[in-house]
Amino acid sequence: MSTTARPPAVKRQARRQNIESAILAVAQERFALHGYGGVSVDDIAADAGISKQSLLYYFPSKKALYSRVFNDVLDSWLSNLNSLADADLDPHAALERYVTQKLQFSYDHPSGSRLFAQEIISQAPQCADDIEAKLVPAFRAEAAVLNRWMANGDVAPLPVAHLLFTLWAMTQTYADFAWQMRMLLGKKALEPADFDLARETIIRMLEGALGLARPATSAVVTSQQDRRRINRT
Amino acid sequence: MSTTARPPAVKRQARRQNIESAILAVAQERFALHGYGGVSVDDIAADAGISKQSLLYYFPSKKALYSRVFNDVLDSWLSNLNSLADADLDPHAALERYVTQKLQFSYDHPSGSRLFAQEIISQAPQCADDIEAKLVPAFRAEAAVLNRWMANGDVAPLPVAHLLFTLWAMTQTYADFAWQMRMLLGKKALEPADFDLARETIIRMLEGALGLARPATSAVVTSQQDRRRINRT
DNA sequence: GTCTATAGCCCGATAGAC
DNA sequence: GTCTATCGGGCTATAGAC
Repeated sequence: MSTTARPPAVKRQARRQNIESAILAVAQERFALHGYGGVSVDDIAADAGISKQSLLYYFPSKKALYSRVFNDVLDSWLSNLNSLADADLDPHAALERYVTQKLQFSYDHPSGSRLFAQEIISQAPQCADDIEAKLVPAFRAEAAVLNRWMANGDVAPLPVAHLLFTLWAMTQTYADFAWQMRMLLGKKALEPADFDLARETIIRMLEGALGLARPATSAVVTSQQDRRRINRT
Repeated sequence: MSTTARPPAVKRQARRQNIESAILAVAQERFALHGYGGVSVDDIAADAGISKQSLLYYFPSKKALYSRVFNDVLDSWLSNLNSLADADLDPHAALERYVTQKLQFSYDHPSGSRLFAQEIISQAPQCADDIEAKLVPAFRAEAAVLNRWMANGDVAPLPVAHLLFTLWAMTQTYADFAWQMRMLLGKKALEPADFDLARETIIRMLEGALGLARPATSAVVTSQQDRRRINRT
């Protein structure tokens, strides 16, 4: 029996995970804003309320921390995003859900999108292999769905890769370029109503380009569903 | 009469401008890739073939160099881009030219687009005032043209700001996310043909969303014009 | 204008006491 | 696990010889 009240193993482990989570959250925000080279371990540790030396006790190095943060973002991105393939949904509904989810991610996790953008712009000096291993299969799966729709005549033929590239650009820009939008709109923050307008605009483009019929009333209904979903967070 | 052959003032000035241009070109590339904090003056100087101390003779500080590079990019961006307003062009032709020019900039000056993206993602810590002063008027002018078209019934009504946001995103992504596209397409570099496909895809979306009639044959003709234009550089 | 030298600071990472 | 102390190195920027 020791004199100091040492917490049981399960409590110590929970405490350790809390600290690690706090570090990871701060690190994601900082790396997303200033890039790998623009952040110091000191900055992250101070924001997380610990010392630089303590941070380097939980994570062996700055690079390891960055790599962990980036892969966490990539995994949460890919797992929260249902693919276009869904037997129960027609192309219009599937694309509507896809756009909604992508915009939702930009609203809920802007720093995740920005971190990814920074890494891609920098030509992925650190995580190229992780990105390739995880993104190529997702890309192939989504492209296959679009190709099938086009072969069936469900949607108009278009270059599938470029459809996806432009679609990703339109949805992720609401996280990556939010500062510019706030400035041009004269707002302090993007609101759920802005994401509704973004969604309507993007859906309109897809409907027009793919020759999809615009459902008579569903647009308004799903718009309200999205507003609820975005407000929930 | 001095013993050392001192070049005349005009020659010295030309030499100075050559060195400054070389520094600016290298600095733009480096800052665009790694962000302000990810680059050292040493790196830039070495790439430009001079010493760090010489670089700081031509530019007073790293911040001043960055600010100069960024404003050069912003100016060349805005001056090379004809606005949507052109009395001789109908909405369809004006938008087609606009998209073509934006994609052309992404092809010709990818590092300019990436530098801008990095600054916006970082919430513009250095050049916020410059961006606001130069971008707000350009945004207002383009929005005014779209609003006029919509008031006249020339194009379908859509949220003008979001139309521009998504349009910028779709065109700039071909510079900013080129690394990802190369990976997913299995190519070593994006080629003019890829930009042709991008252009067709984006134009289709605009035609559909804005209810613009698709000219019978002009699509193929302008596509070949663009291919020539892109190959020219 | 370019060189060597260096000031003054911040960085990531480690060592060892407690 | 957190602390103080510190190493070795890179950074921006300046000083002064030539």
